[in-house]
Amino acid sequence: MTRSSDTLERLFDAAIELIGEHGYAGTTVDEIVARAGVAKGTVYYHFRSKADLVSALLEDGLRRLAASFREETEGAQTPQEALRALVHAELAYIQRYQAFSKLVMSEMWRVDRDWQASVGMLRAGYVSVFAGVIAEGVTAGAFRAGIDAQTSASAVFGMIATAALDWLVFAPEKKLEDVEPVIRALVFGALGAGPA
Amino acid sequence: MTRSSDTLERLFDAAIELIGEHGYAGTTVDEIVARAGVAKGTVYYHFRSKADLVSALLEDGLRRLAASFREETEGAQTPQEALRALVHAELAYIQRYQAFSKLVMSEMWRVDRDWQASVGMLRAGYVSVFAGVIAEGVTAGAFRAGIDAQTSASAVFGMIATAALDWLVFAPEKKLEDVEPVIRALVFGALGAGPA
Amino acid sequence: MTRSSDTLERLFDAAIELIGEHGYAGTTVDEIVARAGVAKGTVYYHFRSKADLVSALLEDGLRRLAASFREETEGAQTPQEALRALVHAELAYIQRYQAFSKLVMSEMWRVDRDWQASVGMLRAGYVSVFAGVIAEGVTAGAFRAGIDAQTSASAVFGMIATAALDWLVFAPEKKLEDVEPVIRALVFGALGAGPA
Amino acid sequence: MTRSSDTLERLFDAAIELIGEHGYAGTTVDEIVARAGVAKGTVYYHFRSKADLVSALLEDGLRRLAASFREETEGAQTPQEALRALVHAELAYIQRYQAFSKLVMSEMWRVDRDWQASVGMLRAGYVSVFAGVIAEGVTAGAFRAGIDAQTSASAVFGMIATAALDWLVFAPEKKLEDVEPVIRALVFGALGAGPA
DNA sequence: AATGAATGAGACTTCATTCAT
DNA sequence: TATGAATGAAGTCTCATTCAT
Repeated sequence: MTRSSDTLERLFDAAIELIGEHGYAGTTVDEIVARAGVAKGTVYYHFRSKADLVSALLEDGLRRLAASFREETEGAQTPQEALRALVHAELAYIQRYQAFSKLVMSEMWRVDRDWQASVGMLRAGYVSVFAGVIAEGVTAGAFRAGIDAQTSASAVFGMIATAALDWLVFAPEKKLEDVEPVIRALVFGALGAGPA
Repeated sequence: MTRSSDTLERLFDAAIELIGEHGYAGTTVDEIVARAGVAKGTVYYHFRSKADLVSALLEDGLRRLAASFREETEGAQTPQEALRALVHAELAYIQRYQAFSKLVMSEMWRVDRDWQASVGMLRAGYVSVFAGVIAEGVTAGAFRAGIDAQTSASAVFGMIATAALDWLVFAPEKKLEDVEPVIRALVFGALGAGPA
Repeated sequence: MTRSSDTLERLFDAAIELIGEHGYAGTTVDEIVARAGVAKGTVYYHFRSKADLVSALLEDGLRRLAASFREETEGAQTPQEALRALVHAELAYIQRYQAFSKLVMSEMWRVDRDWQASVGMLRAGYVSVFAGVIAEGVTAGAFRAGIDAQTSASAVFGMIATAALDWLVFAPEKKLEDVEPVIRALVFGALGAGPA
Repeated sequence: MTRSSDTLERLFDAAIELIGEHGYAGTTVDEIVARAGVAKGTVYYHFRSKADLVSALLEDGLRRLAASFREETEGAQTPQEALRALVHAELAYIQRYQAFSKLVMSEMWRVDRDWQASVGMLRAGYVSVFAGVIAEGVTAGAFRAGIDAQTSASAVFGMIATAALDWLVFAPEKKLEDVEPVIRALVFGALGAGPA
């Protein structure tokens, strides 16, 4: 038990990092096990295939993400506060799990993978939280009227993700504190949420 | 000459479509030549390697994109008009070259590819046009003051790309005319450009 | 003791069935333990190796076969009666231990296995009984003169085995009572043993 | 074309010999290509898989066998002559293609292989020729009345094959001329075809 | 007496690339 | 200009075996 959970964790960490960096097809099982410090057969003892490992890993990431979302938005009193918390949660998550985030972005619009369902759930989870907050804000008169919650939600999610990865890849010297206000202003403006 | 350019075009089309769908590493030379209807050796007669083919293809896409941008923004009189034209150009381009766009998005934050330079140029081209329009708009007092043009540009570009691909992949029944106003409103709001 | 012999029996049954069906190399230890309902390590607690398990299993089969032969031929008064009993014994054995019989036939002329000696003994046991009865029958004038007992014995054994497996695999709806007379007539004719 | 047919022939010869000796699962692709003197990838250029190679090889053997049968039985005037020719043809074939024959015998009653259909055809071809000759002989009054042609055919085929392989594996010093009369006498006796 | 997570050599297979035509 | 048979390094996966419990 102890050995097992250790092993799985090491495999997940190694796989996330490498696949986030070089993509699924660009990462070999040899590289994963080398970084995890286990033998090759161990992967196939725990998973049916390389693709199966990635599926499990995506579901694990999903669970972590949901947890982080719940924690950060719990105490919000107004739609603005909730939106602000969401922006922060997404940025913090991408910063913390940068490799995983790259992996998700590069597999997001793929239609031919075994884990398509997993990514679909991941996306639905993300987006529906945003959509809920937006719908609530529109109803409450806090955001601009006439906004389509679904389309806006995926657009805002994408804006934050793109901006965050651009930041981390092309301007890693900047700090979260510098980047967050800029992005928050864009998001609040986009949704007509007033000055951030 | 005629035969050759035919061959190249067929190879490009096949490669763009397949790589857009399955990624670079997930697409084989065999698949490309099968779809293009040419023999395998033909690729290596025209290109030094598979990576070389992709580089050429990216540069071709870049040229097409620049042309489309120039055409669409040429007659703009105000920053708002220019911004509106850019939103339209990006959406139309992604709709027309969906596969190529997926390819770009999934290779965008990769740091280990031979054509990294090409993608970098592509991105710089895209973003700098946006940045220029935004900077001009801020200077002219048309957009919100205090906006960081570089960060905003990449964020806005990402928002449009994400929304567009979500649309094409997950809700392909919608039409450009329905989607464009929603996205335009978000962009204008984000930049404080007044009602779209 | 009780537990152990249970375990061994379960392992034997599982191994015979699977190896009879898919061959030695085509059967994995994982499959054997899964069917036997024991853990993988158990095989290596009881046997030195997979080949060792198969050797033990062959010797077990050999013992069973010898017992069945003894039982069935014990009361024979004439060479004809003995031959008739042998034909029945072989058919009944193959019907009862079909999987084991397939295993024997498919490993019979192999020259590169660890248990070659076991199979050799098995074959020698089988064949020498037949050869003894044939020699006796020739001496007694009951069978055709001038028959080479050794060659005839292996030929007759093979005829019965082939006919039996063809029956069980390709025409399993037939019953032993229908098949036995046909085969017995062929054997008696082959050896000039008069009308069966 | 020239290269290709050479390559395929070399692969076939190597595969037949090795698989006949060590079985399908006991033979590696590495061994096959080493003996054939080609590169590993060549197998997978010509065949989808190792199993596919074996299927092709079995069909090739089938064709050769049918040809040899036709040649040898063509001029027979009586059922006895035809039977005599068949016995000779089978013995000669097994002697010439010993490895292939072992392969067939060890895969004959397997029910889980991709090439099951091919082996089925092979068997049907063999057996139906025997059955035809036997039926004809019974009708003509040349063989014992009341014989079931189908069962007898497979039994006789099996007897010859078993005797032949026993001879080649366990008493290779004997010559075809010594073995053939013994086996022929058994076959003629079995079918009541009079003195061979 | 029995377990099952872990191993690693070696199996099958893929695929970018070469080259004689 | 184009072909396609052939290559071999490198990939994914299998499986008999070990060992701490």
